[in-house]
Amino acid sequence: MNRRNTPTKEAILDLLSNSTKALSQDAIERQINIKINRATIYRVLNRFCDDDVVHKIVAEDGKQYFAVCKKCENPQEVIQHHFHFRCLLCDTIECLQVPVEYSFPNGYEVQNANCVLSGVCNDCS
Amino acid sequence: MNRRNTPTKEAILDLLSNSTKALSQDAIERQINIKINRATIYRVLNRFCDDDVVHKIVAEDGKQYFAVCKKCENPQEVIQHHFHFRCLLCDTIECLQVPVEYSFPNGYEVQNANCVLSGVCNDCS
DNA sequence: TATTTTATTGCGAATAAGTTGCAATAATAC
DNA sequence: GTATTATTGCAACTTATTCGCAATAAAATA
Ligand SMILES: [Mn+2]
Ligand SMILES: [Mn+2]
Ligand SMILES: [Zn+2]
Ligand SMILES: [Zn+2]
Repeated sequence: MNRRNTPTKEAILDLLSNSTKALSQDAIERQINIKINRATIYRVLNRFCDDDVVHKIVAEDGKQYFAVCKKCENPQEVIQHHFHFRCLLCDTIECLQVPVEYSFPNGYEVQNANCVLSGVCNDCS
Repeated sequence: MNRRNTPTKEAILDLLSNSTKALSQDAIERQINIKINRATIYRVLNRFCDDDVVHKIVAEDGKQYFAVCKKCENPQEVIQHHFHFRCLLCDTIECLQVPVEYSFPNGYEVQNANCVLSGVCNDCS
């Protein structure tokens, strides 16, 4: 399954790259300047996830949000397990450069993390 | 809105109290020994949440899970912000007595947390 | 450049989780 | 016992996401 470059793919990655927030499918469809089918957006996003280009966050609303999340110092490198923040006032979700730390009981093997804190964000406080 | 005691309400709370795992609506419907309507189960669960009797976890699958989560030492008291663990092998979600700790940038006011780590649980490893 | 291969897309339909309106039921207060 | 109204069941609805399939168009090949 070799990947192909398409206008759709580039437009979505462009939008995500220039956004400070994680975006849902409908936010992408609203903000993008070309017409892309709903199913296609999901398929492109899922491919990005498979290729580790973006990562997916599931919020308390049960919806999927997608972000190209990079380290501050080293923008190429993606932080592995970091917190996300959902502002209840401006209704946005952002990646935070705050690592998820925990001391787990033996016998548990942690592979993935989906951590969303919610409240009032920096902009709204 | 005074609350009333009903067989439905008691059966659901009973099931949750005796479960070591967080349960979804369909798991409750499957495991309970009386017939309860889907909408009713959700309404009872949401009332429990409003009354702080149970708490809701949203997992990476976007589904809602409910648990009566208590401290080990002091079973009455509910831990505020703790991690949850989703086992990818046995497909269960459990509350862990592991507090969610973070050092957040100023300006963020954290009110709630929805943190689910996933991997292989103690039973399956 | 022309042809072939197959990844990608759009469309519509399907699935699944959760909610809501409404009338019937039943717990509790009086 | 009667009245009040919280709770329930049912069906319909909403919303998010996925899927099958045929059409399109990148990229590889000749
Ligand atoms: Mn992130
Ligand atoms: Mn819990
Ligand atoms: Zn905000
Ligand atoms: Zn397990």
